[in-house]
Amino acid sequence: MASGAGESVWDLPERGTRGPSPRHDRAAIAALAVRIADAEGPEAVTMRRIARELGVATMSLYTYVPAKDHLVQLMVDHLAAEYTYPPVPAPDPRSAIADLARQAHDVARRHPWLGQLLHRPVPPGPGGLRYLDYFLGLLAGSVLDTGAKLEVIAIISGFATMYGAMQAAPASKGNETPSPEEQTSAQIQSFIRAAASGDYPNLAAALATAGPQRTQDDVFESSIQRLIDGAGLPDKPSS
Amino acid sequence: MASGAGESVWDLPERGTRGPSPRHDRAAIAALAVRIADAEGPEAVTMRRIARELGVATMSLYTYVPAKDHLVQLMVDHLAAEYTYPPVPAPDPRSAIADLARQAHDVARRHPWLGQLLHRPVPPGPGGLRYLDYFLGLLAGSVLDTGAKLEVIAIISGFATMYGAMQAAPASKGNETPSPEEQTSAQIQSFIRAAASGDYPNLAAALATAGPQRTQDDVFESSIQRLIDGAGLPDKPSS
DNA sequence: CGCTTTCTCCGTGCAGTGTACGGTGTTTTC
DNA sequence: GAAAACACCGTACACTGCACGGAGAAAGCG
Repeated sequence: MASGAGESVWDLPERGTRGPSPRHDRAAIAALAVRIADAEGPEAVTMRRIARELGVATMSLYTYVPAKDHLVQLMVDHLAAEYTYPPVPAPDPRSAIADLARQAHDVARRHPWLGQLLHRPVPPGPGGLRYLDYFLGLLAGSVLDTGAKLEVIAIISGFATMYGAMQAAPASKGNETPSPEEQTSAQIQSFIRAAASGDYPNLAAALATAGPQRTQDDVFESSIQRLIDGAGLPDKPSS
Repeated sequence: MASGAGESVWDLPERGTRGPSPRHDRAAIAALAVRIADAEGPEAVTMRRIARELGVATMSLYTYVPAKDHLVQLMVDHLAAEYTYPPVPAPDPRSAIADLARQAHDVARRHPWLGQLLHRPVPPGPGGLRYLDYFLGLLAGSVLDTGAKLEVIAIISGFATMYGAMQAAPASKGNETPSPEEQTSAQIQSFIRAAASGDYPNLAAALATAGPQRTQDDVFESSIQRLIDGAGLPDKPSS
């Protein structure tokens, strides 16, 4: 029974008023964790590592963050703070949404580990709520009810994030970065081998007529556009 | 330098021809791992656990699977074997694609941990290649070049999987399943608390007019339809 | 046949993880 | 000044994936 709270960092007070003043704060810890994840991948983000880099003992970290899961929440919300929001009301909600999606896409590419932390739903902090609020503002003129709006937001944001994470796949172990080209090449090699088995005629045919490489950004752009067009926004002022 | 292979389980022979015959096989191991993940979440899938359940010592597992990463590949491909493919040629490629997307959606909901394993690109095994080949067959009549086809497949499959994983979020630690309703309720509670702070006017407005809960499946259906419509398939035989 | 190679199988041990627990010293409130 | 609440931290535990080396069984070869 009990709470239901305690699940989210944002439900816990940053600090009490009694004891000595803490030497660090959550924002700095989140920023540090993000920096480490960017540089060496998410598996380098360990409690010991962060504590060391912070200049405190491992267990001292637990005075700021009761569990690693909460640290993850801090990191995710730290990324949400990277968005820049044009002043409202937006002249064209459609293009404002597209811009937001592009930002999500960029964030996911700058921080490829984001996708790996988003499996379990992360309780939104101030940054996430700000994002959500802004997005809801863009959807204010639509005919959708609240539930549908939230779903549209989830879909577009999720798609943009996922797509960015896909493009920035590697950042593997820390040592031996296989380079995107090598990786793609290896993938293609295995495709060719599979096609040679004769079990996959369509694959073989597709590989035989391999045309020019597509720009992934174009695909992203048109997909986002399509998702937006179906979101039930008021008619574009095209006339 | 060296290989480039060795990365994928499917590049390694299932077994040699020399020694005693193995007491198990990859398929059974994959099935067992999937069963455990379904029942207790992906973090219950450990080498020790699988070995124990298989009746062998921990290290014996490494004769079947050189590393845990490869076990993951086996699990993912095991899921790919759950698809059923209607006979080709399909009378209506569009609806066949939609059906495929629905299947992906269902698979992701039946196995909520799938999303967590798909971050790092997983080399496709027989099941994945079969899926890819069938999908390419459905796209055979389109004007897209090979690269574009592969991207369409990635987008639609990825979206369907992601959406399903999102819907089936929990399966948390193994103990204390919080129940989807409690979880949603807690989420909403925190939204309400945030809205009360006054910093998120649009959120507050949206919550005030909370309409009837939407059927998420409807949203999925229309989104998929929209993604398909933009895929550049030949004209539907509507006339 | 025996010899060698190549298997399957496995016990021990290691480095690394998150974190429970208990203790010490500092700051605030009564 | 006493007491409560807090920041800080050393030690220890349960758990993970896996390296290493050894024992015994099957297949190939002379």
